[in-house]
Amino acid sequence: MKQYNHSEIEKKWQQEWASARAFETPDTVAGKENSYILFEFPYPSGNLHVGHWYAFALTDIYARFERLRGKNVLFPVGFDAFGLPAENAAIKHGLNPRTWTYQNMDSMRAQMRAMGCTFDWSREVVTCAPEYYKWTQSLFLTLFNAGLVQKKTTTVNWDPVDKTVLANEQVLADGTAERSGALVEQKEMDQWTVSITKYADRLIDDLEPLDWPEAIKDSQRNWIGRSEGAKLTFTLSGSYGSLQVFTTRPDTLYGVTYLVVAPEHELVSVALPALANKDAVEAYITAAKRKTERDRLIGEKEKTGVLLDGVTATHPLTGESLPIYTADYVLKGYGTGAIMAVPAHDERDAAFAEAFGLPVKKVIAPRLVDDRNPHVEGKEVVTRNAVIAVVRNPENDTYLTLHWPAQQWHTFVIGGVEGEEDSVAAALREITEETGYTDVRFVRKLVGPTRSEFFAAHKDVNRIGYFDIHLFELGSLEQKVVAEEEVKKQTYEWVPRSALTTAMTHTEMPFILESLDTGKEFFWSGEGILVNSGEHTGLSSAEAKQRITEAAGGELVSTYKLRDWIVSRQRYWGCPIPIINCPHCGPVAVPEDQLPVVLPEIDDYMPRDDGRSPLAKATEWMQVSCPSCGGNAERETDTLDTFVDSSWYYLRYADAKNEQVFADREKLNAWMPVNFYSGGAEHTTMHLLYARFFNKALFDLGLVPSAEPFTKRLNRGLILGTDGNKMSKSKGNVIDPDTEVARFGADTVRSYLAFIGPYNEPGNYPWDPNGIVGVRRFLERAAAIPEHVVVETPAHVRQLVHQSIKKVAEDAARFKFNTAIAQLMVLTSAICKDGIGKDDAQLVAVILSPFAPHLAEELWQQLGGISLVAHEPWPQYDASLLEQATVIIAVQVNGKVRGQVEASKDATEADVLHAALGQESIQKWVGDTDPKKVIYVPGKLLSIVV
RNA sequence: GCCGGAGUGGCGGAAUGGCAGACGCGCACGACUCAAAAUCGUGUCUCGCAAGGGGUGAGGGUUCGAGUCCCUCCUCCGGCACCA
Repeated sequence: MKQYNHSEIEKKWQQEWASARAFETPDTVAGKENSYILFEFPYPSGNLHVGHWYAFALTDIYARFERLRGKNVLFPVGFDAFGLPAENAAIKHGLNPRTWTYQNMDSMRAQMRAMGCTFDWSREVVTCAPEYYKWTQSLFLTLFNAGLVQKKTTTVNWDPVDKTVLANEQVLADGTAERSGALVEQKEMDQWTVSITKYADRLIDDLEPLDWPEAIKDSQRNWIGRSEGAKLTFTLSGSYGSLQVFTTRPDTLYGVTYLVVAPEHELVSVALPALANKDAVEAYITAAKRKTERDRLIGEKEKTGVLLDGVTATHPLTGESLPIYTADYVLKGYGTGAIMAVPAHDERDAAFAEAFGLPVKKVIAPRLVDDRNPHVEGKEVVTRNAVIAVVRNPENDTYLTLHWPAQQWHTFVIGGVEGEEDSVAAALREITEETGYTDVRFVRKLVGPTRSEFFAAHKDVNRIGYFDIHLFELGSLEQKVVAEEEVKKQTYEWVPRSALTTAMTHTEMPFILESLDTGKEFFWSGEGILVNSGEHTGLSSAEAKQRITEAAGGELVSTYKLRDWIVSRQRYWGCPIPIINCPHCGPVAVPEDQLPVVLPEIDDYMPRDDGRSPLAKATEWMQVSCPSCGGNAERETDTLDTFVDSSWYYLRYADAKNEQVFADREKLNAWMPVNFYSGGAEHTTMHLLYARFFNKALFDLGLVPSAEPFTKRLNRGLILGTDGNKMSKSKGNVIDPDTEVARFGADTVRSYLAFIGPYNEPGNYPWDPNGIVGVRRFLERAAAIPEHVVVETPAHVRQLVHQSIKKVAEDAARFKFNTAIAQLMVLTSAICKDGIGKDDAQLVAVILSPFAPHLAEELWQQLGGISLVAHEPWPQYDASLLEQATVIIAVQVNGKVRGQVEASKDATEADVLHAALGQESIQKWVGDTDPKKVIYVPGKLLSIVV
């Protein structure tokens, strides 16, 4: 066999493509649809790793496939070139960050050319180039002028190692910095913030129609964390004015027994001097301040707090006076930083109320509808207070249950509460009436009130019962004689705990069982029907939310977990913020004609402890006159978060060279929105959210054509080391793609990564050194196809060719490159075994080309193809060739496969059945009886039921 | 705790409700070879000599037929989490 010399072939075709400028994309091509395929541009770390290959080369497979399918494909490339590593290298090794970055980009470009990707280098963007960041600054000012950017004093996440501010998204759950791993501190600083929260609703609502994996959408929804509720105002005593709280449950307003404000809440500092327990409150807030985020997480969830002794609130509906506490379980940053506490229906409030001995008032009854005894239409509806008595005999751990023969009910002792009687007294009365037992002691309440709806057959009415459920213990078996009419209605029986199941007639059973198991009264935090709620009693939660909010003079609002995006960074290697701080005029935008504000060269990149960027050392650069008043002023010395740079790079690709505008509107119209965006899961709540926001803001200003930037998104998986761990230098399990390319060739590396697993679901795949050898063997066989050319393609190979044209296209379209390659393997093996005609072999080169582009070009040329295979159209398959004239049909008898028959592909059920019954192996199972039922799936299967 | 996603051979993984395990790796045997590597071929879920039985995290259900649909549960992964 002729040797498959990958290095020769790959070098040859890479040169051919480059000299033909084969993949530079015009903005429009007559008769072709545009398709914009994007991957996350890399940070120029200096070295291409396997993850880059997985990101770029597999996206390239799709780009090539789209091109073959007749699309005009934009597949651009660039570098996200600002950021800390360059600066850290500068500090550590005394290199200039610019030099370091540009050298890295040079070596990475060389590595990337070896991938055989169809990158359009003519549109390359580099975020640290003034030609690019001029427009980053311009767009920043566009948002500034639109009122979406402000300088604000905020509590920020301060990274004491990198000495810079971090966005919330850059802080891990354990309170450490994502990048440096340092424990993040909270600091008050003046920061540039972008009002992403103004777009919170649209960032959630516009997710719906996007062709994104549900998991990404959900993560974003979670992250934005919208919750719908109400803002309610409580009037305060003395001259303190009022206090606004946020609640998702205004329907529980009658259950409020106290209020809580966060330790940082304004009211605490305002009221402090006059408080009777001033010292205690002061001590508490000092302690709370000292707790970092991490302490709060690791620290016990035990509720702490302290009364604000000297100020009270008035309940807006009942006029009751309510105490106010400060406690750190209420967070300053969420809602209004103050809550109304409803200990009867909120777990946290319940824990606090228990710790502080505060009253609990139930206002919601869960609504239980008995499906087995539903309300009967036309019957009277009678509402009653009622009680269920769970009586336990401690002697043998059995429970007293009743059987109602007429209704087929199985219940505990149950009955109505009469007049002024309380529910415990009513229960004791009913126990004696129904069973005769007299020596019974009340233990505790289990459940209640519940609102239960059922048809009371014994009374012939529709009953709405508000039930209390109590636990009793039997003291002795003492009994009175039970009236005869009661005996007729029901009989009683003692049953063990295990016989109490949800199968009993009470709809409350799950609640009762839970309370028996936990030993605690059943706690209801869900919605239901209002009780003890004045004029609103009897309403459903849903209705009450509106009516009570209205009655209390509040308003229905949404709040979000999403915070505004802090974009200033106190570091050197970033895009300078184009603002001049004037002592008279405040922050003033640098005039558009003075952009870009060029990042000055400095000598010392060390970050400063005072929270200012190293740019503050470039005194000459800093000193300017105010564009507004002409007086002395200073440039802003903070730089922009690199996520700002990457929030719009996909727009620049549409028109990368434009010097008049960030991108020409016509070109944006031609390309936006991006048709397919491939990237890493780590960007789900960062880059993807920022970019969506940025694009929406620009859309609202009429600068981009679509409200959403990315139509389809997939998060790719991770390639692990051969040991199944994440590749890392310290583990010594890093696979160097350059080494693999040298040994096996780029086509093999690409195809191996495509074959390793489905690209449309983000799995983690270990690198298998043997696995890549298998793929290499496949390409060696493919390389030998010209040697197997025969005059006429054998029929079964021809069929396989057309099946492959169809299947590879279908699989590639849904990013199942693994099964597409499996099909190509089957096809190639058949060709090597039985030969193929030249014309058909050319088709094979075309469908192979997205995966192994260099080899495919070589084959194409050897097989007499003209021009480049990369520019061929995807072949049409011949549907008539897909199926054979006769097919093998599986025959099932009673659901088990018992044999096969060969039949024409359009044989009728009767034909196939006849053939099947003629076979001994099937006859054996069918016997003499006539089949009860026969199902025929044409061309596939016959199922006989006997 | 809440919200998503996923559980299939020794491994990566295939399967419009229609013969579970395609394709690849690994392994075994064979061919070629003085020999080895490479290559090619055959076999490879499991119990059973066989006929046949069992099998897709566990248990139930729907169906002529379930990896696939429904219910309950378990485990793993991801996101959020004292979020009112």
